[in-house]
Amino acid sequence: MQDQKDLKNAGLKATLPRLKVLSLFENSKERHLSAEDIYKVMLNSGEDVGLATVYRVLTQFEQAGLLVRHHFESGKAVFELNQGGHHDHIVCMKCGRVEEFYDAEIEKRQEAAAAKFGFKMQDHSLTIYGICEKQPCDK
Amino acid sequence: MQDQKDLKNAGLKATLPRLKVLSLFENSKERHLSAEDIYKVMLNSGEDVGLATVYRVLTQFEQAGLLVRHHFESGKAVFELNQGGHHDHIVCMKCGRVEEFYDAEIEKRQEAAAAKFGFKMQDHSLTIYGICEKQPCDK
DNA sequence: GTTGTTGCAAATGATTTGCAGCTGT
DNA sequence: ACAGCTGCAAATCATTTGCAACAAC
Repeated sequence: MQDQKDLKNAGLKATLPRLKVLSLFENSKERHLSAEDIYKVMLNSGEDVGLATVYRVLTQFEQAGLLVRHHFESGKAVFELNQGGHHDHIVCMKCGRVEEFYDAEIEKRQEAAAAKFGFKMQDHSLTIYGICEKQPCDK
Repeated sequence: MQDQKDLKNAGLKATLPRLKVLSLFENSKERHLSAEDIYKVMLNSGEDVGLATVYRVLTQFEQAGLLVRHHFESGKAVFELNQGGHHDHIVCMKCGRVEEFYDAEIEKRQEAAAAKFGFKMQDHSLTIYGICEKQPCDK
């Protein structure tokens, strides 16, 4: 029900595809999803949805501030629910695993670095790339 | 002459397109160039080169360690000469301007964050996005 | 009943690949 | 000569857009 309100609030009609995408983000254990990810899950759930719609909805949600878009080196954009709390990401270049972290000192210093070059920061997000040592590391 | 050696050293024949691309990076005032950038400059210099060759050469140079590839939010990859010295980047989301910086404390802390999640860092590079306040800010 | 939305197909932009011919060594 | 390169055209991948049919309010 809250989702319906969120959508109206953003000036968007509460349509089936949109509600489904929102609930997917709220219920998936993976916080970071790509358009393709979402499209596949919806198809498997029997929805009759088009990939183009998924892209459109994701972009609208981003503009509405419901989602945040990230471009990790993977080549495909991933989205996560915007739950206010700021954090940064560490991404596995091999399997795509994403972890979140926050370090106040880094925040302060990146702001200082930006200021030094006359840059105004948009969001403070920053991404670290590595290889995760977890067992599977594949997808 | 050194370029010829560098190429041989990497197991690559010293061909015209390759030498031209290398010298472009060495002589351009812009350290960060995309495939398209390089292709256009070469065409304007009267070279008879194909865009596919530029892409191939850039990838080979990256694998040989001569160049480093970055995927900033722009959607197109940019490359820079690998001159050993590690540094990070701050990129303007509006005009694409790229500045370089280095902060030992940030390095230390990103390493710590990575370790906490069992990630082994590849290179330590990290990118900050913002809007530069410089006058033109267009391209 | 409008106006906003959707699915589909075709278009786009960046990058890759197949292939016949050309070029360093 | 021979393997390694190259340009060109066609292919691929992620994403966008045009459009007629359709669903919210």
